[in-house]
Amino acid sequence: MLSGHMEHRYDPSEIEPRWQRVWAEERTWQVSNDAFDGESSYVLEMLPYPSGEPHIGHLKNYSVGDAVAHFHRRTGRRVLHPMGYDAFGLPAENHAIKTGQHPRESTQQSIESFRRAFHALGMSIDWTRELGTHEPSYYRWTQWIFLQLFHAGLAYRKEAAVNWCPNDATVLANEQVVGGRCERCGAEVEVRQLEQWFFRITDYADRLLDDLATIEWPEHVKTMQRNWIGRSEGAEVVFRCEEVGVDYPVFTTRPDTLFGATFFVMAPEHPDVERLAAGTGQEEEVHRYIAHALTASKEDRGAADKPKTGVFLGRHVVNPVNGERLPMYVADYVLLEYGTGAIMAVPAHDERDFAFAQAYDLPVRRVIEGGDELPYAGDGTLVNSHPDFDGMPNREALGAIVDWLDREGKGHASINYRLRDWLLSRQRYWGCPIPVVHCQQCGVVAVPEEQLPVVLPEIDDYQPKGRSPLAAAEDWVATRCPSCGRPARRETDTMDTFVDSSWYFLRYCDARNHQAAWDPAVINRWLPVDQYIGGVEHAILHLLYARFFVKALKDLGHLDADEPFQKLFTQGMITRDGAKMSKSKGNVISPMPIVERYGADTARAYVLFIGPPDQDADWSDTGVEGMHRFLGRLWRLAAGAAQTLPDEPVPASPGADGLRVLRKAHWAIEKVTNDMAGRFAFNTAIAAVMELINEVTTEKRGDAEPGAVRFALATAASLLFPFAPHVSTDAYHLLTGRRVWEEAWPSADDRFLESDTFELVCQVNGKVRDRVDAPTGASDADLRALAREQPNVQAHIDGKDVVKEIVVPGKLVNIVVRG
RNA sequence: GCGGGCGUGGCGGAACUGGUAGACGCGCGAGGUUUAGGUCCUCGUGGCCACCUGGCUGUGGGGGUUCGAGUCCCUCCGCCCGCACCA
Repeated sequence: MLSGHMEHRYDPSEIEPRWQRVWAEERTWQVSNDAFDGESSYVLEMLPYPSGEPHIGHLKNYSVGDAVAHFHRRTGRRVLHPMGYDAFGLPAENHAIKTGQHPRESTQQSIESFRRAFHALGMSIDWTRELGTHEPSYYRWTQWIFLQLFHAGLAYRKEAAVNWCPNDATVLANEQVVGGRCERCGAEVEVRQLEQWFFRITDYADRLLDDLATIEWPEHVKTMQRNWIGRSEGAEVVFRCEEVGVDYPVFTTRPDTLFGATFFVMAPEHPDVERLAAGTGQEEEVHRYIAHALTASKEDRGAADKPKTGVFLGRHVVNPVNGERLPMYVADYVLLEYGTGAIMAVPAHDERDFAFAQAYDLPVRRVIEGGDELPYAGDGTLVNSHPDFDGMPNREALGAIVDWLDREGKGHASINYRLRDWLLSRQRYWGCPIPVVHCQQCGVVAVPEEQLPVVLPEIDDYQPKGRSPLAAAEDWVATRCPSCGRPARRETDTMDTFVDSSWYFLRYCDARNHQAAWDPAVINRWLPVDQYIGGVEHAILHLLYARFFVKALKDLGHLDADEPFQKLFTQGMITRDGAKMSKSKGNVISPMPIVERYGADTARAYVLFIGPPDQDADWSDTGVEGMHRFLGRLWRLAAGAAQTLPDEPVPASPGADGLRVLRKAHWAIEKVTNDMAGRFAFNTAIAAVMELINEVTTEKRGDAEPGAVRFALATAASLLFPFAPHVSTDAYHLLTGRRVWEEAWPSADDRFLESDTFELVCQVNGKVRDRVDAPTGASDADLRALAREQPNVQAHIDGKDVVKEIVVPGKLVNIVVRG
């Protein structure tokens, strides 16, 4: 017997640090930026936001990434696999407000616990590229990128109605407002008119949309981005208010329904509304309505099923297609942000306009046939429109009407986007300073590049006051204009942290470059990221912003890539009893105690084994123990075999029954390789290694060849290495004296995958009645005859007419009988 | 409302182009090792019936295509996620 119970004990607390030391001392995972003949690969997990301790989602994210990195290395690629920290942001600042501890301190503590975790988990990271986005050596280049965009007109300042969180006392990007509330603190968001900094991401709307076709991302993520960009094709049509002599263009996707317009509606925020009502006798009522509409929260106003309200403005516009006078209304179902902030209302063919018309007793005119009742939004033939268009299918009429508008100068084809420019300024302390100066003479002046970084000053009071806490650092704020030299004041807003994380993957490529953000030759060697891995929660924000940055930087000549992330993998959440883990529920599982108790390998392999990594999975304490048992079994078998089995050559041919374990080993190689290369099926890959180990256990009781058993165990260790690197390394080393990470990924020998016989499934009328070993090369006729011979098959066809026989070579025979 | 995804044992989940449903693991049951517990090892484990070879049934419900359906088609039900008055 070669198993030992007591003599070989699996001790991860000894094995794991021992190999981690080797990897650290030999800088095993460090990778050079030099030109390289072979294939390179950039494997990247979303960098952690260092707030508190790592949680179970981090364990899963980085276990997936490390498995991919290892697999890429062992299949012959040079792999860039770096790590860093997204360290600026509100949680650290809020913590500072509460405790008085400097955000840098609490952030640093958290970074250290993340770094300790990555080391304890044995992640194969190139530590020479480590970065924190809060370090001046990093944000110097964040500021540099800002200036590149500023000089190119892609970063600009404007006064706008912006989202304001009263609790965090800062503005928010549209993307950070969820259901009318601040995504961080949950406070109801207000609308304020403020002068803010924006990135002109809308210039890139079409490319951000079109290039989705070139990247290999999950379809649902692409769909979310498409919806977010929200491209609509239609027309801009000019309605003139002759009473005041002003043209009001509207955007519509349905110019085919222009003849059905019966009124006109403007958003309450529209700057002209009060002016229009002035002198009409409606001004009082309009004023009250607007005041009410503007104080209502976004959420209250946003509900689609809310009853429609509005007020007559006392004015009219002329419908350009037929000269009709349409009454103008102000109503809060029209949004200022979308289109022109005004709409033509076609109640017969739009649900919202219909509801409004019903509420205010406005006329409804059908101009498209179809549907049982109004409103009807479908296709049909034009009626009640104009002799030139009546009788036309509406799709056709749509083009014809736009052409007509264009010729008459009353409108033109137009495209509208839901996407807004990215509001990047924040009135908070713990962020990257915006590198500009405000000068009375020269206006907004960029800080010269050689003066970067503009270092975040030290302050005592982090309390938000509606202006940036930086304004309190008077010595810092007071400066000289780089252009005219006169006294000037620094910009006191800081950047949204999403700016920091929109380019960190670029800095990794050349992280220690002090002369530039990166060397273009180096960055082009690595980009785009081959495999990006992270949570779906970043499907819109981070991923869209990063794509915008890369496209803009390409246009400015700083790099060649069109897209940052060629492949994206979004991992599912780990739940506890089906519920999301959260501190408030007290059901949080922390990865580090698991690592301390069972070892890093158990923790890593378990989160990959629990289910398909892109799906949510439920945590099970006993499941972890199962993984620990399996790794222990593997290690003990390897240690036992290394000690007691002679190191004989591996049998070179499949042989007979005694070599089933050898065939199983090659089967496992094939299975694991396919699971890794084709998709991220780590759960079934690990299951295949378990099957192989089970086969070794079974085989051991027979008279297996020692060489075959050793080979099977070494193969199991080799295949398991990406998921449980320490125990695999140790087992492989015990068996072979070699280092598994230096070994090429195994490849299956076809001769061992084939077999002389297979199990023939014998069906009668589609039901399995027997199974029998059949020779692999047997003819269809032979298989049919063999199936018919089986006693239980006979019992079911006896006395009946055989209608048909279906043979699936190598698989089954189905005999169809009647009677 | 629009868009995306999902539904398989007590549980997590397997099943490539239609071809042995339930791999692998957890849990559970029986046995062995052990002074005992734990560890470790062996066997069993969808349900119902027969319990010896076997039979029936079973992948959310109903219907269809097929020699054969978890897989394809229609229909209904349920759950999850994203967006939501976007003109």
